[in-house]
Amino acid sequence: MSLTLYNTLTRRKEAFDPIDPAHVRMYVCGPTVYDFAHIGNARPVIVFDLLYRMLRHEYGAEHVTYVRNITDVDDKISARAAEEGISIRKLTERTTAQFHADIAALGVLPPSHEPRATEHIAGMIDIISTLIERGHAYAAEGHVLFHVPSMKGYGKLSGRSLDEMVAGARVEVAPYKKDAMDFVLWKPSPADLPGWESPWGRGRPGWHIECSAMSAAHLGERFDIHGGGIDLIFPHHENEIAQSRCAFGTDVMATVWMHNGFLQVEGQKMSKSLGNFITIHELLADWPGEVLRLNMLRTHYRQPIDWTLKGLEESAKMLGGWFAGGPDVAAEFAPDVLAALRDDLNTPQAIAEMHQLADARSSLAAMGFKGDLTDPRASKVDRAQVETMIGQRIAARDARNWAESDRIRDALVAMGIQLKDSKDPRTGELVTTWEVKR
RNA sequence: GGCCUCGUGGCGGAGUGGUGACGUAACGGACUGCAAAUCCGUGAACCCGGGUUCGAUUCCCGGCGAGGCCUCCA
Repeated sequence: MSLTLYNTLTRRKEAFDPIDPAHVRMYVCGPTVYDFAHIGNARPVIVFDLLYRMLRHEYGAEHVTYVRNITDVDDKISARAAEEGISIRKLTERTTAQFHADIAALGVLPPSHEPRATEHIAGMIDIISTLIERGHAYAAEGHVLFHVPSMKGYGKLSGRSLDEMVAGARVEVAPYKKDAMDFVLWKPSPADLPGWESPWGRGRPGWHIECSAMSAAHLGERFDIHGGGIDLIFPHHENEIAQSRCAFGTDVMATVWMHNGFLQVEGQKMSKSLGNFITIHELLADWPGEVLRLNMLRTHYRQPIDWTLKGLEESAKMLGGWFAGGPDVAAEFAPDVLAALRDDLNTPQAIAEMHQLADARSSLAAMGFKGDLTDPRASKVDRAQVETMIGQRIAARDARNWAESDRIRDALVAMGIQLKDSKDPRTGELVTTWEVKR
């Protein structure tokens, strides 16, 4: 049985055929660390984590290398650090730590390598130098620019021609550019911005070059899968391809290009101005991380996803039902679940298959669900008081004092606590549990 | 304006050229002092108009609607 993946480059589903089955290599664009990651940032992290788990299953854990970078040099980072009056390093370290804590709660495995852009400046400078030597780039006014017309086939990934792009361009063209489409590889840094010495003076890298350098350093000049959000197709991934292929003289950078769809919140585009900007951190105050993970995987990764409260409630209920019998002990993909995932990571189908399993718990661990469904809001509840009140209610019930029993239950509801009665199947004794009401 | 996705029951969401998964919600029943939880069961959908076909939700064309990209946003 083979794994099929949709390839943005060919706009088709294709059988996955690694360059070296003994070493499957995947690169995913990671976060720019200047602020809390939002729930949209979590989508590629979760989706490609599941793909990573699948690949480890198919090819063996030791035969898969997964690289997800951290972008720690960027103008947004510089601006934010200045705003807060802290050093760039302090900001990036704090944000990176927060990112790691957030995604760990989502059941995401650490990648094989997590390179930082600032550790790869020398590699970037090498690539830029090569591009200049080969006539694909030029220095102008302290900048180095990639000359887009020098590359045949530019635009293949995003499916657009140069003519179209020039016609549709709505930005002013910097005067030092030879062609309107040329993009920055290196730009000069004034004293107050981070900078590195280079053949073109003190400066900092452009946006796209870091991924070309980091993927080559850890995965080689050609590798199997490159992933990220759909918004990165153009210009980011298009330009990565241009840089890497022209510098390394290769026909292909990555064989398969995968892009996850966008996320909306309650039917609207997520934006700070609309006030519906949600961070992973905020969501984790209200929901177990695994609920967020399931909610993300209920929609196929290429479809747009509408992130809603209702959806979270459904996901929480589903997960609670699956784990009612305890944690997953199988730690393997059930065959039907695996078959669904092999079809371009069809997670909605996989989840439907999981509902059909005799023991619904099998496959959960393999999919990244451990069964830690602790409600984060419960930590704010005075447990001793709740337990005392439950004891008083049971006493009232034993005395058939329904008025008092209901009074206590209502009082708990007013506190946001929902009681659930059940009977011990063996002794017939009443067992009362509680949860925080949604 | 150019290019590209998508439109399935109340909601989420697979799939298919020939009696339309699954989840959740709703409704009915069991259980319960009454609820909640749990268990059992039921009904409910393929945007519109053409075309191809014996037959289309599925293929083609057009329309309408939603979303994305068009230089630094996953």
